[in-house]
Amino acid sequence: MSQPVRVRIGPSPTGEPHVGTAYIALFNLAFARRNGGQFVLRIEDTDRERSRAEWEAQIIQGLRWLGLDWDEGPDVGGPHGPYRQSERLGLYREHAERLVESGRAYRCFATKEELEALRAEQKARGEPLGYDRRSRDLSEEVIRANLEANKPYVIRMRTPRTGQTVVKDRLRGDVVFDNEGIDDQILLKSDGHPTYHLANVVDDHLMGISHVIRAEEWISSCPKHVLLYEMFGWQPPEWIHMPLLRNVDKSKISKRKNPVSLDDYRRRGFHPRAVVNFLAMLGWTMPDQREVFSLEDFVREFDFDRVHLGGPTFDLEKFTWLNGKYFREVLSEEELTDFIRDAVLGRDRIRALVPLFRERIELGEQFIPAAEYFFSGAVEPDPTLLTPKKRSLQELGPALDGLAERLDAVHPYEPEALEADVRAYTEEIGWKPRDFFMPIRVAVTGRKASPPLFDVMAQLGRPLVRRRLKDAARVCKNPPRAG
RNA sequence: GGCCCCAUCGUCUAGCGGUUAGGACGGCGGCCUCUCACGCCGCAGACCGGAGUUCGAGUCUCCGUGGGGUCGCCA
Repeated sequence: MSQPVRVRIGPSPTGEPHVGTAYIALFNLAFARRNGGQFVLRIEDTDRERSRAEWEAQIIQGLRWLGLDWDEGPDVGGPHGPYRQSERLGLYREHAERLVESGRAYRCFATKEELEALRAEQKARGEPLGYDRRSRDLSEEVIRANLEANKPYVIRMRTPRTGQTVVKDRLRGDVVFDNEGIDDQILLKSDGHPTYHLANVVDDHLMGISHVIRAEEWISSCPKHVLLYEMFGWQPPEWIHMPLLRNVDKSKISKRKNPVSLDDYRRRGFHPRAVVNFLAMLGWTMPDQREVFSLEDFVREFDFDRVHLGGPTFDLEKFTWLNGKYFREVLSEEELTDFIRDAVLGRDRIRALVPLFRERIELGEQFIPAAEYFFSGAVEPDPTLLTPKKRSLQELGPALDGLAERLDAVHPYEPEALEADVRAYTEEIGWKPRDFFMPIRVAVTGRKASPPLFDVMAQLGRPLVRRRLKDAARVCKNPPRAG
């Protein structure tokens, strides 16, 4: 008799909807559906500094775009709510205290600064990094005194110093860790918020999660989770760690090296069904080797035994081929028509451009040629147009390159913020706005005349602007021979 | 560096002791064709290394090597 299948994903709303999140969501969903179970969306917003409501909304929107629907979540409710960890704070505190009372955890009064100093020292001496358990055995008196003095503290788990902890991973078998190497993990931060480790275990238990399907990066902290289940006296879920998506250089997939936001793909015109199909074939294959298949097919055939553990490189070229395959063979002409209309031309898209071009055109037929660079990927800036008045192309290249990097961090991606940031950057590199802004315009639009630069950039969007700045920087370095 | 995971064409992968090591993307060549695509046909291209187990190892074991993850009051 096995318990009902309940799985979950726990994205943290600290950035744009990530392909990795979609990847893990897809496997959770497939497993749940295949086994008649439930799929839960839980928002893990325990990082007070970085979590934002708008990211949460975007993540939900991104997953919905892909059709990866959940049975319970902050937006749809359910019997195990609330589904936002920031609304469950009391629960975590309660459970942490329970562990303190039973001696399985303890209060630590070391400050962040002390710990940083400790790490620096350990690093200097070439010792292994980690907490030195200085507060593990404080006397009752000291603890009481600190408490009375209102000293801030965290709650740490009292990890056993000997023995081993075994993670029974569905895909790898038993993974054994010496307890000696597991540190006294912080469970409750001094701001009263839980860390991932506590919140996860408490919620997974309370929400009746039967299988934890998550990325491999979690495997090294999994023994802490196993230990927590033991400390609470709970039955742990089954652990399933999926391979990590990789950049072309094999490192963990990252924004720096690969488009990582679902929005990037949506904006570039990937069809959601192709996105799902592509993600499903990273580390997984159909029994008959078929490469083009629907979410329904995937669910029908899903089996963890067909997961390949080597971390797959995210191959944009093959992804693009697959998307083309959807255009020409999978979608009907009706479906493709609607897709192009909505996703590429989109009323909203045109609506956003109208204010920029209203004053610049007089006939409807002029709109497309005027706004052409909003509808093309690359613009191939002419080096002559690109060359700044008082500077050389050699100077411009690195400047544009640096700007591209810099703009990764602008938030929100709106005219005001963009202008502030570009101006600040211009000053930092010692350029005059009048010398720098024109080359940026040419890089981004391919032309010397356009609506106001920052409005244009905001409308083009982060990925496209980044790409065009990079392209232009390349042109500066290697100007094509004239003629 | 400690701990942990992983390892088949450049890339995604099939393979679950006996195969000419198969498919897909990409590359190259050809066919189709008013062009370009698509489509079709073909070519090149891989078992990381070494021991062991076995009649027999890409498949099992061990040791190397390589890659990755993780060592945060981030998740």
